[in-house]
Amino acid sequence: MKKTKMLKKNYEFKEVLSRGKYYSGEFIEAFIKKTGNSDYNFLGIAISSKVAKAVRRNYIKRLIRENYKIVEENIKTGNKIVFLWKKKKDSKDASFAVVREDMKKIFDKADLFRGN
RNA sequence: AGAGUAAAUUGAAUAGUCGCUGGUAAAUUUUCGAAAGGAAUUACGAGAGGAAAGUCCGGGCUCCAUAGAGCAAGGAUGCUAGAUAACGUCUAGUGAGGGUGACCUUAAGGAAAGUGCAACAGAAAAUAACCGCCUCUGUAGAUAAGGGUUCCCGCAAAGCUAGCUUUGUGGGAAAGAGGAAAAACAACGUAAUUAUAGUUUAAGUUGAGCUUGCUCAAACUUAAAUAUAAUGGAGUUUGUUUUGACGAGGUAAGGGUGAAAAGGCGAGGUAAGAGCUCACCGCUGCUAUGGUGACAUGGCGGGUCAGUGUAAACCCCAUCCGGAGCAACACCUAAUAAAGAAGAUUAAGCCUGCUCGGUACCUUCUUGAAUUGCGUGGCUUGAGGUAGGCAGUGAUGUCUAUCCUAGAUAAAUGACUAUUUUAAAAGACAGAACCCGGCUUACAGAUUUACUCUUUUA
RNA sequence: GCGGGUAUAAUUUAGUGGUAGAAUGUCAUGCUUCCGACCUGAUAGCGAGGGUUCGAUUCCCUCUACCCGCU
Repeated sequence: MKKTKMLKKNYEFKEVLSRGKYYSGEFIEAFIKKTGNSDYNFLGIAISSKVAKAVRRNYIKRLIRENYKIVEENIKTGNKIVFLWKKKKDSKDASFAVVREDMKKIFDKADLFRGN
């Protein structure tokens, strides 16, 4: 099993957020951009400092990353994905189950599930 | 038992499965990359806090020259002694304030170096003197206003004769008045009321006489007039006494204000007063004793005791401070382009302003290009932790033994399951980012130690 | 992470130790057949908590929110 690739540079984030397609769940939003044929997906997570303080923000990041790992093998490759937390939603509602359902919805809409 | 005060500790535990970060060891692999370098596999053991937060102080470290000297400017601190690498921190004390108490709070130098400010109110807000209080001299006599009387007009109430009266009240006019018209006392004393006395007049009752409808008498009744007394008390009448507008001084007792009023309070004293004098208290100078010192206690003296508050107003005094910050800085690697202007000597520029001092062969300015990297170091052995001994009231220091305990860079601790503790189960505040010492702020619950007050029982 | 700045009415802003002013807005009244414009009046404020001071929007400290710069 391979390590997940992360987006790191600021210009990479800007590319995805400005040119990618927008999908949204109840609590999570996602921008997805196709980059042609490669064997990897790039993941990025961004949560603004207005949502919550540092502990809560880290907790949300972990939830998203953990869920992504579970789903990762069933997803088509060659995409850059950036997840955002909706600003209006209270950060205290975040939990593992909520994030899992939202992520399913988003990938269904984007037709990224492999095979099925 | 209840109510508190201070200090300290803790900030769920255990097991399993999957996953993350870096460390050590071993070899192997790599078509990851231009390179520097990185990645993957296996095993072992490690992996967020008391505040990691705020970034409010101080220090290490790095660069600016090695961070220098003096002056100016700016900033910080401000009772004493000590601790410390240093501090605006801490400890032990002193003074002041609060609490019944355990205990708590305290930016606490200088207002007599100078400048400024103190709204409103108040006589006056800082070289106090407006009213008041007191003394003295002279006695010249202005204006205005007011009270009372009379008249006129308006309003209100009461009465009845229903348009007049009375009472109260407001306004206006007239006459007349002083040197003190003011106050006190005495005299005089109008109107009105009451009482008494006799007289006069009128009417009535009774009796007598006779002329029978007139006269007389006494007493009485009523009414009117008069006199006396009392009440009343207009008055610009009379007399006596007191006070004294203005002027010249004395004084700071008292004066509604204000946050603050010129030491407090009592007695003496005085024309009135006053630290004017005295006792006590406060303030202050000198001095003795105790203490390292802040200061405390005592003694002797000081009455222009000379001055309100404000310095977290300017300021003065004392002490301290060069600047920037790990996105500092160093190294490796890729790519690359220069052009124009100025300066040439003990000299531009730089070292924050000035002077000194230092630095040198290229430097400075303008325009333009470029500024790459899942790069490396800095990076965690340190003013370190734990336990014990010794010194010290304590902060702390020192000695011995022992331990190595995160080092990321879109950034690591999560997900699921079971059990335990618990009334209830993770649900408080909260995520290291170069490292330390503090301060400040946030915080569910639990525990321990010492002490205080109240009540009850023995 | 480091450094710097701001906060006054619903909005834009003055002010500075003595109790906060203007414009726009909102509401009411007048004018008009009605609306607008205009006239008159009202309305609502110093980010929060402590301290210094007789008195703080202003001076000092702490906190909160917002904004800007530096790979």
